[in-house]
Amino acid sequence: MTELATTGTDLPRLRELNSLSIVRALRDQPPSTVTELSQRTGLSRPAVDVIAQGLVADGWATVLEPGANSAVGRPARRYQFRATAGHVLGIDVGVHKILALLSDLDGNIVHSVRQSVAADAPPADRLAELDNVISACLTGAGKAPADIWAVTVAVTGAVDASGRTSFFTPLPGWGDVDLTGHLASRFACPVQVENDCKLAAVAERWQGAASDANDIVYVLAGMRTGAGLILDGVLRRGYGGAAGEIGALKHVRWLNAPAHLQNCPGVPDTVGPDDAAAWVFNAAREGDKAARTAVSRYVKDLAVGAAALVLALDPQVVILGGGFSRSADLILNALRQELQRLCLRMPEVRASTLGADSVALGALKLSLNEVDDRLFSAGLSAPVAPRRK
Amino acid sequence: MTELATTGTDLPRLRELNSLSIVRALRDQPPSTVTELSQRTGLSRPAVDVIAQGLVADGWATVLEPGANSAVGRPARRYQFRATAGHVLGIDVGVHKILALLSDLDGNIVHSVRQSVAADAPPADRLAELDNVISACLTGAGKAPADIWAVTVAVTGAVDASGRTSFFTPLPGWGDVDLTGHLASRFACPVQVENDCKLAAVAERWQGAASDANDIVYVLAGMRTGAGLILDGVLRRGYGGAAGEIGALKHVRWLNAPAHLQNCPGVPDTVGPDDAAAWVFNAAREGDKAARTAVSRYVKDLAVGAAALVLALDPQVVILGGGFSRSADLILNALRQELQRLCLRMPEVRASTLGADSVALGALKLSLNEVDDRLFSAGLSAPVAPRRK
DNA sequence: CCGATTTTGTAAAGATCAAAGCGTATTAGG
DNA sequence: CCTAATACGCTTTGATCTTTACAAAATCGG
Repeated sequence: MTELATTGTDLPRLRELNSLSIVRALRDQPPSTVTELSQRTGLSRPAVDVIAQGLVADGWATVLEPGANSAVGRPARRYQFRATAGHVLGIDVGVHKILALLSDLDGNIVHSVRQSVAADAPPADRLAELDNVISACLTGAGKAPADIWAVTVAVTGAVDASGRTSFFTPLPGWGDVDLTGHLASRFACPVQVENDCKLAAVAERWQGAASDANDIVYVLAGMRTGAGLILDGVLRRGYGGAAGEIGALKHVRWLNAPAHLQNCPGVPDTVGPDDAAAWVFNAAREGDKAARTAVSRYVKDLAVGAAALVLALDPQVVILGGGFSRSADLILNALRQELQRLCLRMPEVRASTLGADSVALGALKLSLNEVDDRLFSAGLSAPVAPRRK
Repeated sequence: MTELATTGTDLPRLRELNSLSIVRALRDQPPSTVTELSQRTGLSRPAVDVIAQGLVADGWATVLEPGANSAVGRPARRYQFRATAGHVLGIDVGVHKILALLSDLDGNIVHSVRQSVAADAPPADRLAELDNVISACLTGAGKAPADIWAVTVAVTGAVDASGRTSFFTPLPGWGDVDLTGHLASRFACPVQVENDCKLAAVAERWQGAASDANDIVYVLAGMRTGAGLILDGVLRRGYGGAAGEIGALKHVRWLNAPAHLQNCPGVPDTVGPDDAAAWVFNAAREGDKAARTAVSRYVKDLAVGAAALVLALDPQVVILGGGFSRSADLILNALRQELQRLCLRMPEVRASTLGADSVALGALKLSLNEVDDRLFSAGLSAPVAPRRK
């Protein structure tokens, strides 16, 4: 059941609700006239007028005085959501790189900073690098920490309620790092830490291959294999934040699936372990027999875990993401065939369209969601950076 | 993000919202005074007063004139939600029996009818039996079809959007039955058809072993093995209604798991195939070596599928339901051990507390949810049976 | 170039609703 | 029997939205 507020609504609250309606009608729209807003919200024109003026006074909207007007009649003032009232951060702390995105409330990316990190860097160094990237991103955009309304950081491994990756993480020593606490000392706004697969899934639904779907299984296919789940349009974290970790089940052969590619016979010694998979995909594309069987075996193993998720959740679409999605041409059809064989109801299978930045993008989106949730649940005062509760 | 209505709110709508607040505050509570309601909703006492009188006039509430009053002061009139304004049906069409429950809007069961059916009865006979049970239940409660506000029917097998069990069902010929259509000719109210495992899960959350949890994996352990998923307090159907069908994956050994019990050496010929499992559990309880290993093997296979669901969804609690949950004393600890071995984060594992009626109870709850959703989204006119859209 | 038309902006009036305040009814306890 | 406490019902007040009306600003047609 929808958990509506059980509290009654008085007149000031009514104004607040209607203000929120107007804000909603303003967002993700070109600058709108009062008449348009009136039609969109069902409120009368005078009511919209006073509310819009109030929003401008509070800083939530800006006015565009009428200029050239193609239509007949008196040209209308236009109101616009002031997306620059606040900004949010989305950060991907990956194994090899750190990427920070800073955007306004509409999700327009204002500034981004990328910095490569050694895969075996100790936690302290990685945290220091993270701090540098954040600083660079803030100064690059001309913002102070107090201007940021929400921060989301992506890390690898299942994230528990405290923001730690205590179950497992490929980053050495990272399981004990209190990332939330570390960032909380710098930002007064809400700080979230979330798993990278989950955030990539969010990004694909936001701007990627799954923008039309509400039930999504995102499979991260790379040197690690993971999954992110979106059901009914909402990211599912699980009770302890470990949803999607189907790869931990031995009967599902995700753990060793990439080994088929790494250990494929014929890979030259000159190719490093991280590039072996790319070499195998290329070789398979050119017809190399051993490479083709390696890819085939990899997909078969990948499909078992994907099928488990599909059978468990019956999604509309399965998104193939991660580093190997660059070779989707070799994987997608085989994956479809395997899923068809294993599943009851066949979902669509699509390749990611966002590439490697999807994780940071998903983090950004989660920050935006956080802001929206506060905005639309708490009420509408003047725009200021929210503080953690 | 919460998908609030984008429409503005005017004064009549405000009254409606506040009326709904009062209805909420009235439900599942002992008869309440105006002052109590005022405190519960935050509305002023006069406002609550006029709204409550309106609810009485519309038929949503009844007045209890003041009688003996323990407290000091003038005794207050008490208002009570009129749960008998409407009634709903929850029906379980099982393999061996049909069970119909009829309740008022508070979920108080007014009448129930149970009728056994031959497992191999053809669909036409089963439908006729269903019609009889419904008629008996209605007349037994003194109700007409027009008095029923929602109907939910539980069937075995994954239910698609049309209410058919086209993927699979153990009932012979049932895959083609258009149950929704069949019932729609009799009831003008909304009719839902849903999978039995899913409904059992709903029931356990409503009144059973999982009433404190929002993320639940319900495992139906019986001659068939199935699952129902509740995430964030909401039943998950999946895009095509086939969520939870992890048993279809061969790597998960649910299909053949009960065979360990049925084919256990030592079962006397006098025991039929349906009772073999019960015999084995009893024998195991008394120390029979072969029976114990059979149970152990069964649990090991059951745990693989349960672990797949737990890893995929990371629930708070796993509920063991179905016929075999009567032998939870033999299963639960072994299941816990296996899950501990297989999973990342260990959920609680509990046995069902509702028994065989849970499916019909879950169907009833879904009907109640349907009514609530309409009530709290559409608005509050005089109480009449809702019609299908 | 000027008036008709259309659309916008704004003001005033009317309606609805909730809050606040106040007098009255009813009961308990001394 | 009388006082205090509690609850009820009514009236007044204030806030909000809608309707209606009218002035302002632009285009269109002659």
